[in-house]
Amino acid sequence: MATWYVNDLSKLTHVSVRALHHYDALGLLKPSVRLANGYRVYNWDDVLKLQQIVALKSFGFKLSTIRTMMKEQGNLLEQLKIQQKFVRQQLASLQEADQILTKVLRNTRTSTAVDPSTIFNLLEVYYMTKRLEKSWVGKILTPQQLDEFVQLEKKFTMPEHINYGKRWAVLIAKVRQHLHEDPQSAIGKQLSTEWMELVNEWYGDKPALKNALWKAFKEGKIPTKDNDFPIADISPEMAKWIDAAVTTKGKK
Amino acid sequence: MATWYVNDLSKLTHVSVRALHHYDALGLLKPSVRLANGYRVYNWDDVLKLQQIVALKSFGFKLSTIRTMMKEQGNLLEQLKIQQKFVRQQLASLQEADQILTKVLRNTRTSTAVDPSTIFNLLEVYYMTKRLEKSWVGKILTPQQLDEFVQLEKKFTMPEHINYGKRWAVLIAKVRQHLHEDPQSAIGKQLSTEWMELVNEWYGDKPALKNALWKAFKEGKIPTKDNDFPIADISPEMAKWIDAAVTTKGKK
DNA sequence: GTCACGGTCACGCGGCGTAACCGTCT
DNA sequence: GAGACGGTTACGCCGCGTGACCGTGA
Repeated sequence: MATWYVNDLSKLTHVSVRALHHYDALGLLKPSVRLANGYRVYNWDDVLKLQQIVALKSFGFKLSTIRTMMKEQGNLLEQLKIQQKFVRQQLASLQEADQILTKVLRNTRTSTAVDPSTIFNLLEVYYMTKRLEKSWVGKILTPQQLDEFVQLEKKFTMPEHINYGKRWAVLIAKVRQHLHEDPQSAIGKQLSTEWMELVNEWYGDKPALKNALWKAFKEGKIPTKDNDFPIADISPEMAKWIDAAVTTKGKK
Repeated sequence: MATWYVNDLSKLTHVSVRALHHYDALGLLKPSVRLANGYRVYNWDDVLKLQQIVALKSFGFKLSTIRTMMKEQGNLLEQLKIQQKFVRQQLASLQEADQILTKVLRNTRTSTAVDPSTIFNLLEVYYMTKRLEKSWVGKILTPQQLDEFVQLEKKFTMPEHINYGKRWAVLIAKVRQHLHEDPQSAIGKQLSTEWMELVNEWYGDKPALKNALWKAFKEGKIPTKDNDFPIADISPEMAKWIDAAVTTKGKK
């Protein structure tokens, strides 16, 4: 009958002695025999169990999960499916990281300048773009428009962002109070003028971007209340009201 | 001048207050101002730094690394390259895990049996195969042969493995002592007979596998001293000696 | 006696989450 | 005086690595 002490088992399986102690303490793999002097003695059933543990570990299962998996041999397949989801999520984010790193390294290889701030800039631009791609912004804009969008975001400083957001909040509140009135009224004309000024302040030289966003607002494709984007607090009704006020005044 | 308290900054950037405290303690991101009452005040330079931190974090950099990267703006590109290597290694192992999970799930979906031991078995077989693919075994055998090899490994129990390994060690030691003698001598015949018996005990019904491994031995493509594989302690000289002893005796 | 191997604490790391407890008041 | 917000400890989690210190003798 073949048996192993910790050291032997460790060499046989490439699992450290410390890890074996750990698994014992966790109740994950208890040696089937304990000598009077405390020595752990593993038989080959234990070896088989250990190999299963190692395999499961390689899929990223936590030790506690592995333990329950091996005790209650229950819904194993479910567990595997769940784990696969996890694995694929990790895969996805790692792939994104890899892509961004690749882009940055490519761009900096061609240019001779190794300016640190340039590198940081690239990192951030790509990072922001990735994040936006996955939000509603990415679903509304084409890739080129998304690029323009990111560049706009980076063009203004933080305080300018804050300030701009506040002014929008104020104007939106005002408009909301007059939603029941005629868009063509005096107040309608005035508010829509203010509105257009605010819009053009950022998007004036990007008409394609402006139109795409505006269209999305009217179609309600932009989630109301996105804290990252105060402008998003515009309901489709509001957008249409403004549209009505602007359109008849002249050109859009 | 726009400034933020922790809570504001946390909402703005989606970085938890606790994390900001942590970064402060690490010296990674210290608020540029501290009020008399201890309040942390961040200005927008701090916000920019934080965004860089978040971006770098998403690439898997450790906080300590990020700190040195941002202080000494030194060999940034080097760091990025190193990090990309890391990322790609992780990617590779995750992809393997995903592949194995996929195979297991596919195989268990077709069969109606949801027997846990079957699942564990599949997991182990695929896991072993992956490991062997990357070792010298995988470089020597074709995929089909590798499959045969794994099946053989699993066909025998642990004690049988051990026993077999010991018998090989004994025989190899004996052969080594007679290497200077004529392969065609009596001792040569006897040892080569024992040798073939041992070989056929495992590989008797897998001639292709047997030949592939034997060829590799003679060409020295198998690293001497692989503790996982006692047989591997056979030098090319030894293999050729045995070959000479066997060949002239009759058929190979 | 020494060496090699066995054992049991117990701290360390990484990046925070999560109380607990206390002072401030943007 | 109460509530929202600020602060500072400090322990917990995960999977062990790495000693330190001590007993055994497969």
